[in-house]
Amino acid sequence: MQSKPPTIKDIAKKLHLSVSTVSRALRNVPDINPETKRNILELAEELNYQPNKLARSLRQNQTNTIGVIVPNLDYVISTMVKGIDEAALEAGFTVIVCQSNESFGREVVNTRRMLNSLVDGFIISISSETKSNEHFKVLQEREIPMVVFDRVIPDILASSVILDNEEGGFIATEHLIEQGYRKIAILAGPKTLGISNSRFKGYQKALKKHNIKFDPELVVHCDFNQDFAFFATEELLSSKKRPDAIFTISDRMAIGAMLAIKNKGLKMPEEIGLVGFNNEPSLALFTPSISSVEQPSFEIGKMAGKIFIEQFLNTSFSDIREEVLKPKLCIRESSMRKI
Amino acid sequence: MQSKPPTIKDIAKKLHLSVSTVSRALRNVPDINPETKRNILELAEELNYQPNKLARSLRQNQTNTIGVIVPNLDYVISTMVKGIDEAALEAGFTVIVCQSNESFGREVVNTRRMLNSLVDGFIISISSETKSNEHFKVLQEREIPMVVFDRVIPDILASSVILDNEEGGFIATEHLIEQGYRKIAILAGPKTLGISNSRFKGYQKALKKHNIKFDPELVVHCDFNQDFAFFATEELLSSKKRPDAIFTISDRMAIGAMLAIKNKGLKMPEEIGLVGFNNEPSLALFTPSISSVEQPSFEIGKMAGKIFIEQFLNTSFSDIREEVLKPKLCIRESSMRKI
DNA sequence: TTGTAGGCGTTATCAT
DNA sequence: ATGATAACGCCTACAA
Repeated sequence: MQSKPPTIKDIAKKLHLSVSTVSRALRNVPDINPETKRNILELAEELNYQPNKLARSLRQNQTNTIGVIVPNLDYVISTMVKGIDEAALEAGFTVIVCQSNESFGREVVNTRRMLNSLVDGFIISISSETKSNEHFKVLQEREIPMVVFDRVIPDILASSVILDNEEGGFIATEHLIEQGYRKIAILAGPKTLGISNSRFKGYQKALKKHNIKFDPELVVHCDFNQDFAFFATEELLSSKKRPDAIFTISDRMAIGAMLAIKNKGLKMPEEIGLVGFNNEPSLALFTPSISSVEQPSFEIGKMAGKIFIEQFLNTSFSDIREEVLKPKLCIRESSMRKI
Repeated sequence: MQSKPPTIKDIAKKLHLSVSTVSRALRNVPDINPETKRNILELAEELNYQPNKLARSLRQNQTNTIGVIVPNLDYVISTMVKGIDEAALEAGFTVIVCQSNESFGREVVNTRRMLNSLVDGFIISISSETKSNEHFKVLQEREIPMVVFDRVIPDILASSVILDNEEGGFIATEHLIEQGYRKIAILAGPKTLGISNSRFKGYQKALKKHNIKFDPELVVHCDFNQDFAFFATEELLSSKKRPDAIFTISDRMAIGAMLAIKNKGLKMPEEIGLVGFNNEPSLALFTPSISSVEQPSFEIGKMAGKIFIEQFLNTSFSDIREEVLKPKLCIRESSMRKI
């Protein structure tokens, strides 16, 4: 038989008390008779009482929930979300995750939806389509706490947690150079995204440091996508300036590149080197296994969560923080050429 | 400057109307002067009014949100969740996803948390640890709508959507037999899970149909886990009864098995065949590419979502449905031995 | 230490 | 067609 969940009213009635007393007992406020409190807690336990979060949130104008908006849930991002989750849990917050599926429209809709009193604030990584930040301006006006991570939003006043992408591009490229590769191509991702540009910058920096002249023909901007990478690599390999190594700014692209390389019958790492980015677990399973730049994804997420909580609790004193975490290189067979 | 979001009160005041009139206009109920309505909608638009969901849910005792509880978010399950999402969206529902991380404790906690008026019901796939279903009994008593999918809960009265796992085990095994393999081993997953047993049953059925006698020594029960599968395979390969083919009931296990096979220097598919389960995209990238049983994951999720909505709307007439969807085999190099 | 009463934003019932 | 009012479950001055 259908039984409605118990409320503080029910408890109050059974114990001949007022709802306020019950409310107080349940919330551990002082000023309450220990015995009364014991009785209330016992009955609550017995009835399996659970406070109605809607009512509580409505009253307190606070939901203890963080809205997390991400472009997708690939390996790296879902690890970051786990980090956010952990930080949230420690502070008694819940996390709601929404995927924008890389679509600007869905990003806007999701933000608006969640804003309808469902969340206290946002932790965001933007979609690759997102150029305008109008929908976030609304948040700023209402002083809704917000932290951006991974892919940051240009020109927005908010704390951010990101990877040192330039460093990532740098160490990958320098490693290839140290392994004796000289004509290093880069599959550099969409130009619209900041992470692409930073990794590209790191690539250039490494070349410069080692006095290798930069050749624009070895640069391909393409989508974060295995197929694109495959075709781009095919083209590179059959061009006159055939590279002797490829640095791709994502692992998916690295896989695409590897397929094209195998197709062409080139030996890896002897004839051509390869380094990816993200260090997805499957990379170790390929033959040859693929080197990659690893992000501290979990830590990035956790830090974003912590900063959010911190700023949420200190609404008055909320200075903007910019955390930049360091990547590290994971060297495997695809780039290990003993010289 | 901080500005509180507008409410129907604000609109009512500005237009010198009562809140009830405003509420009606906003909800498209009849009995309202078209012009009044137009005015209200205009102002609402101008103020960027968004109804407060908390208040609405509290009043209506309905949140239009489905709680989805899953053991993890691997490829198959996250595809299923996308299916649920689509069905929910079509019906104006929102989805909240919680991972139990294969932990019984977290499953219980998550269920209780969400139950605190956050969701109208649940769509659930249990964790591998879950044996008791006490925490779901509470839901049943309160007549909270619930649909189970993928991994179902034993002895519970609820609609379910699952794959025909026995059929999956059958077609994988029969395919190997047709390719001339005769000593077919199975890495069969934890015994606690229904899906393990069903796939195992399908395996046995195929052997029987083709008059191959079942050999218990070719059966290994192990965790859904690449490393376990690796070691299990190593053992199988060095035993006297070395199998000439392996059917693993997950792709992760197939990868583990393949690594062990490569380690041993066996040729695939000539000397040993391999078929996995789930058809994760990366399987096509290995050399040799790995055959696998494919589930209609998206469809399973979408159907679970649809059934949920249906039953939620027809609370009176809610008979229990059991949908079983068919798998299909995806044949690749690892099992293609031309005979 | 406990109780009373008002209100969070919305919807629903009953008048007008 | 519109308005007044109570209620959803909870919290919190304020009063007792």
